[in-house]
Amino acid sequence: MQMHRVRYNRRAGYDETSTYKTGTMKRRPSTEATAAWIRLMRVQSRVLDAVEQDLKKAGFPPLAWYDALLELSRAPTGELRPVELERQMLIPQYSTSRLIDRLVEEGLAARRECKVDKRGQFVEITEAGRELQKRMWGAYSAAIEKYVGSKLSDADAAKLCGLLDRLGCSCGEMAPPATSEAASAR
Amino acid sequence: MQMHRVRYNRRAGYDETSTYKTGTMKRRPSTEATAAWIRLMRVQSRVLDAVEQDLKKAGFPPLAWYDALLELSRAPTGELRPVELERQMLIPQYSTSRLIDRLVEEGLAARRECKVDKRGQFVEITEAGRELQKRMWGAYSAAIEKYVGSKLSDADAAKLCGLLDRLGCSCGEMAPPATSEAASAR
DNA sequence: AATGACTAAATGCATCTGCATGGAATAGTC
DNA sequence: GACTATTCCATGCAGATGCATTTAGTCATT
Repeated sequence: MQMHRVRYNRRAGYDETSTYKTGTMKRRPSTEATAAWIRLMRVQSRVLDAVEQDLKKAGFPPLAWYDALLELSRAPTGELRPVELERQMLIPQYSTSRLIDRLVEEGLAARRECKVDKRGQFVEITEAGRELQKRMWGAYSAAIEKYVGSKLSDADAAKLCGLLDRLGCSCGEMAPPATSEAASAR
Repeated sequence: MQMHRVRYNRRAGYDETSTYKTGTMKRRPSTEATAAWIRLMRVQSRVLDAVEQDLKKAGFPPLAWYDALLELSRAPTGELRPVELERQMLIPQYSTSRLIDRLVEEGLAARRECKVDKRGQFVEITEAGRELQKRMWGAYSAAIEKYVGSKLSDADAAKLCGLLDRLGCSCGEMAPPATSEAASAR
């Protein structure tokens, strides 16, 4: 078990010495766009770091484990094809394969044979897996509240969502407002 | 030289079965905050991936190299203490050390002795380093425009900045609107 | 000037990642 | 049915990362 930290600092540098024949010519990308890019990189990095650190301090495995466990637990039968997990999580194939290895090693999931397609398999979440997912949500949700919820009004959070969605092909579900729901984080 | 991809999928799952004695009790974190968290993780990942891929396809090294080269090139003397680079880039100490190794290996920077503090050293950007930084900015800026600038009006980009800054302790410079400027991306 | 606390930077080690490839089963084509 | 293309998953390998430690130099106190 080990923490992942995604630390990366993006810098964007203008070289203003070229172009500008006329005074009305706009810079591309605009100052605003560049600033937004920078903020997006920096803030995400910081917030993710902070959340991962909190989880880690609470003795939990990386968030990726949570994501996988959640995805599995939400499947009606508690099992998924690796290929589906891969698509849900948007991580590369080999990454999924190894993540499953680790979950299985820790007894959080089990590999099961797939009879209809013998190339494939099913990954089934275990009771221990379900329990870990639930326990992690306690720490995870607290971290989200601490690093995001408490800094933004609901209205502003919604605005942020809207703006971000325009960058990312919206890429996800918007959680239905009822019970036992989940929202995918990338 | 090798690309880094920061792929990570965050999922946040509510377990709605507890709490709610009264109908007025608000969920913490709120649905909006959770959705914002998810978008932040997902969109950043996608946009960063896309930009890194473009750079890679153009035959350039990872963005981290660019960040370091920009930082060095902006230093008045073209040199910086590793510890300063570390602080600017917000990456861990060992990471800085090894990044410098690679830059030096490729002839993009050079280590120089620091006379006033013999523990330390200076890292100086070379001509090749300056040139690479400039050439990378061509591809980099195009990617920012493609994945951010073109998707958002300047006003919306500015709004996004403002909202993100509230999450991240503002963590950065806002580029002065004149020439030869740069904005730090995390 | 000796001690101890602290800072700058490098590095050993285990793990993780990306990439490319591999094998095995299925689907499509003639 | 033989051939090829495609899909599903695993894995070898090289490089990158995180963590802890080491080495070396500085500073403060006495």
